Parts: sequence; C-alpha cells; structure tokens
Amino acid sequence: MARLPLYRRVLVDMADRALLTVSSVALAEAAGVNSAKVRKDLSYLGSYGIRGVGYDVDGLIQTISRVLGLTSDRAVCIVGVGHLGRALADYPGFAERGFRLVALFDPDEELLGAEVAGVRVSHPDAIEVSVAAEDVAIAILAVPAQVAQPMTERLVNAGITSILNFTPRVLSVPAGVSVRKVDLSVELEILAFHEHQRLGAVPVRGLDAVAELDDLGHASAG
Amino acid sequence: MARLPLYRRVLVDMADRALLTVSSVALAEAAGVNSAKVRKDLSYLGSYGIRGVGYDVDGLIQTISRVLGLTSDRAVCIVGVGHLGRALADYPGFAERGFRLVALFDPDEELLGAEVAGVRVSHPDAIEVSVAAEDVAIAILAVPAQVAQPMTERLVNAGITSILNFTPRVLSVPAGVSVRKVDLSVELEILAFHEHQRLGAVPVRGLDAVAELDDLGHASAG
DNA sequence: TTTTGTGAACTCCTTCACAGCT
DNA sequence: AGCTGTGAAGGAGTTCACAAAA
Repeated sequence: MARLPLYRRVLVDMADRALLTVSSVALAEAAGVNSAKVRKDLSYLGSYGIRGVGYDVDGLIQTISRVLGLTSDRAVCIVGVGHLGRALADYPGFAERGFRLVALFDPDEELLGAEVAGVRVSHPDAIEVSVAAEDVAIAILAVPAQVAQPMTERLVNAGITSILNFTPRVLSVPAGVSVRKVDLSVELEILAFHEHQRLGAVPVRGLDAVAELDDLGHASAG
Repeated sequence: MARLPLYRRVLVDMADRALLTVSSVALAEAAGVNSAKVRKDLSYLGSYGIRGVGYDVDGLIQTISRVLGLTSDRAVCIVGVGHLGRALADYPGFAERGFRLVALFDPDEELLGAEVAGVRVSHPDAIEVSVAAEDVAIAILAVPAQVAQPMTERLVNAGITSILNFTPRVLSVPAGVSVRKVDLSVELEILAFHEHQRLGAVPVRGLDAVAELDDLGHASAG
C-alpha cells in the first residue's frame, strides 16, 4: 500500500508530540483520507488496534516500518550531479529514513572527485563496480533526458532493481525492476489545468471533476 | 485527465522526430499505457482522430495544450531557496512549458538580493505585494517542514490558488485551492518496499501485487 | 460507549471487443 | 485493410454501515 509511508510519517509526528494512541478517525484526518480507508489499510497488516481505544502509536510505527522494510539501511546512488542531483544528495529526509547515499555519478570532469554531501563524485564508468561493491539496489536518476534510457539500461545491467526517475522520459525496464517517476513539469501542468478550469475554461465533459484528485499510476514492472 | 501532460510530452517528442500521425497503439506504447485508454482519453477531447489513419500529431498537441491551458504563460513563484528551491529555479523544463518564474522568497539574509536563475531573492514579507503585482496564481513550496502550514496560509491569503508542495507535510487549504504533492521520501520508501518484497518479505495479504502500480491520489480542494 | 474490523454496496477506471468510418 | 470511437463487461479501490470487542 502506497499510503503506508504517509501514515508512518503522520504517526511519527504524533509520537513526537507524545501521543500514545490514535483513533482511525484522528489518523485519517491528519493524513487527509477517509477513516474507513485507514482501518481497512491497517487491518491488512493484522489486528493491531484496540476496540474502544484506538491504535498504539509506537507499535503502529514499528509495524509499518517492518512491512515497508525500513528496519535496515538501504544503499542508494544518485546518477547525475546537476542542480537536482545535488539537491537530492543534500536532502536530509533520505538519511533520516534509513537511505544511505553511497555513490554519486557524473561524467563532468569538473565534478569528478568533488565531494557532495560527503560523497565523492565518480565517473559513470565506475557504476558496475560500485553497485556491486556496495550492494546498491536503488538508484536515483537525475540525468538529462537524452541519456535517461541508456543510463537506465546500464544501471539495470549493473544490478539496480529500483529506480526513482526524475527525468521526463518513460523508462523501459525488464520485469523485476521497479520504477517510480517524479515529473515536476507534469505536476505543474496539472496545476495549470486547475487554474485554467478555475477561470472558466471549456469543461472536459465528465472529467473536470475527476481531474481534481486523479493521478497517474506510477508504473513499475515488478 | 492527469495523463494528458504525459501524452503531450510524448507527442512533442514525436513531432521533433518529424512524425505526422500516430495511432493510438503507437502513442500508448510510447506513454506506457493501454491503447484503449488512449482512445477513450482522447475521445473526451472530441473526435480528433481519423479512422484508418490515426491522430494528427501537431493537431493533437495543440488540442491538449488548449485543454490544459498551456497556451498562455503562467507566473509562478518559489518559496524557499534552499538546495531544492534552487534546483527547481534552474530547472529548464519550467520555462519550456510556459511557466515563468517571477519571484523567489527566502528569509535568509545572505540570500536576499542574490540572483538565482535570473530572479532576485526577496524576503517573504514581500509575498503579498509580489503575488498581487505579478498576478501569480501558482506557488512552489520548498520550505522546511515546520513552516509549511503557516507559509501556505500566507500564500493563500495573498491570492495563490495552486501549490506544488515539496514539503513532507499534509497541507490544509480552503476549498478552491489546489495542492499537488511531491514527496521524495515517500517515493523512496515505496521503492524500499519493493526491494523488501523482492527479498521475500512477509507478503501483505492481497496487497503485495497491488502496491506495484498504486499511488496516492494527490488530493486537492477544488 | 467508543472504536475497531469487515461484508456488502457503490463508484470509478480499465479493458475488451466490435461496429463504423476512411 | 486499418484504426477510431464507444457500449458493455470487468476489476479495483472506496465508502457505508453495523456487529463485535474493549
């Protein structure tokens, strides 16, 4: 369930505020979803709620973390050390959630050997060796669009099985490799569409309301 | 439809490669979706296809752009000029798609007056004046989590009606304001979950397969 | 009495399959 | 012959509503 990370974060916030238990209604409100949905989602993890009381905040955090596989650190690498790659490398949220940045790759000679976020930038030629040596399964792709597909193939060949794709390209990967896409332009275009609608543009029959809460299913070949 | 921006980009790629027409099958393949879905989506825009031939690439780009409201430039501002805000400001995809960066806000005194991506950084106190003066409707929120909600309220009061939220917080906004969320940690956690599953973790009954292509519906109050 | 857990209804999206146009 | 447009079937996720537990 893609909502578990969201619940988990909301719960961590609550734990920080010294809350011991939450009801499905309270959790739903904080996460911005329906309470029945919360109960159904959590019921798939097993029966961890107490009727008449709610859920134990710390216990639920542990359970969700375990299901998501966040109990151990995971090595990640970033490919492409432009503005975006650099921002991602410096993003504190990664380390906080157990993602350990172990390698940065960029062919730019001026960057080679430089340190970003405490990690030295290597040439992409080192991908195969580094990925194998550090047992990296997750790669963050922040390269120019033209090299997105070839770089993806190289990463997959090197042993990468999960890719977080920041390029504006649909990546084709073999079965067994997961891809999540973050497309900044698409997000902005959807907001532009909302603005357009707000200003009384031609309503797309039957779909103007739908577009409000819809999203592309992030495809993956699992 | 949240898929229109994706179709549009694929079509622009095709136009660059001098393709004149596309079949729903070809477009579907390039966009990574089912061809019936493509035909149904496009049929909502009107009948722009020619049976036996396909769709006119340029015509379709125009039609989608019109529906999405991408025919005119839209002013956007970025709030928070940390690593991420800076990377976003420099992102070339924004300008290419008709998003004009008109203001950057950050309270950091060392940044005030500095130029990033050709735009001077202003103090957040200038939000109200700038937003009104430049007719900005879209804001990109890249501030620390603690100030996400108060800053959101300030933006909404200033007249912002669409927010692209990069903070790890669920924003509460009045009806009529759209929010899209980009959460880097959540994306990584979902990939971690896939890795976890791959390594033979406890399958969450009935949901392990589902999680492969699921996603949070990006909520918005429209 | 409060709140969970869940069968059942519902709603929406997706996919099929084919009639009809070019 | 090829490909669109769409009614109908199918499937998946959401919400309702209530029985059961604390």
